[in-house]
Amino acid sequence: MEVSLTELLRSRGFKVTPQRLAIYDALCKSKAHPSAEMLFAELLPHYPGLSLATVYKTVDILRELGLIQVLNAGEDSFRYDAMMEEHSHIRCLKCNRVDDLVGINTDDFMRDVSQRTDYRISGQQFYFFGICPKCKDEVLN
Amino acid sequence: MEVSLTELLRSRGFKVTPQRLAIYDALCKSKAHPSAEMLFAELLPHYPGLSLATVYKTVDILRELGLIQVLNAGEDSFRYDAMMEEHSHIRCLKCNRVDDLVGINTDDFMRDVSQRTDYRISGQQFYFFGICPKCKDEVLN
DNA sequence: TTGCTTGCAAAGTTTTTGCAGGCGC
DNA sequence: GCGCCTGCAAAAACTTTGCAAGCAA
Repeated sequence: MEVSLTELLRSRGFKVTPQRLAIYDALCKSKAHPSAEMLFAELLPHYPGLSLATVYKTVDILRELGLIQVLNAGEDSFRYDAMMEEHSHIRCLKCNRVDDLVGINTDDFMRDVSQRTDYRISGQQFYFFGICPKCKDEVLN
Repeated sequence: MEVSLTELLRSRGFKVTPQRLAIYDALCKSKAHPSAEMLFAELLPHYPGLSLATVYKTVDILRELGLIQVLNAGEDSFRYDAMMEEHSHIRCLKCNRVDDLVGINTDDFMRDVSQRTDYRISGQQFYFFGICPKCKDEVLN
């Protein structure tokens, strides 16, 4: 687990529950950028009786704590990502998988933007769209 | 109107209807990146009986024709943009307005990305978040 | 006339809310 | 034990679908 969720919850007055730990743990271990439904389906076998509402409530707290990013890569549902280092995302238009794009230098881009806008910028999200390697191969066959 | 929607519809086998022309016209004239609901509310006075379902069906056709972009700036609904030149978007986290960010050089960024991914990239969307000038001022007062 | 399009209503999907019982502390 | 949290169900918000009547061609 990336940070001590237990301590962070306590220090902010939230209670520490198995559901909250499990949901954050699942997000830290996953690279699939799961949606609420995907998280729910993954955890239900291990937490019978888990509720989708609890998943939604928990990811909202995790976002508030700054532990996860909330993504929308043009789908009709949100996805969640526990990697907080600056990185972009790319979605396959065929199979809808969402991958990370790390280590891309956005300094010039960011400098340019902050000079051209009167907004006080506090965040950004970059999405790319295309066909993933796997789907490219399938088209060829 | 940016392009001749009439001709484009006909050439693709779609019928030309007042609703389709009005919705595209509204999108071309707006800088607010309206959602379906916003488009509907704006057009209803001029087109009594207009249906929200028609708005959804029409923006889907416009997207298929390559005349508009479909945006999601982290809200729970989609927004539509008839400006097709490459540009980014920025949303105010206070009032939720969405503005354009034009003329930003993304060449280095794009080159970097295409070298680092095995995806065949076909599109991208860049979102920034912050506080707009108006909301900044209101905080000061 | 032909059949795509519209508007309405119903249904589908995703997310939020209300509340009684349960659990963290 | 107090009060927050969970799970369930209902509701809300957004979008899609089915269908009869209407209009474009």
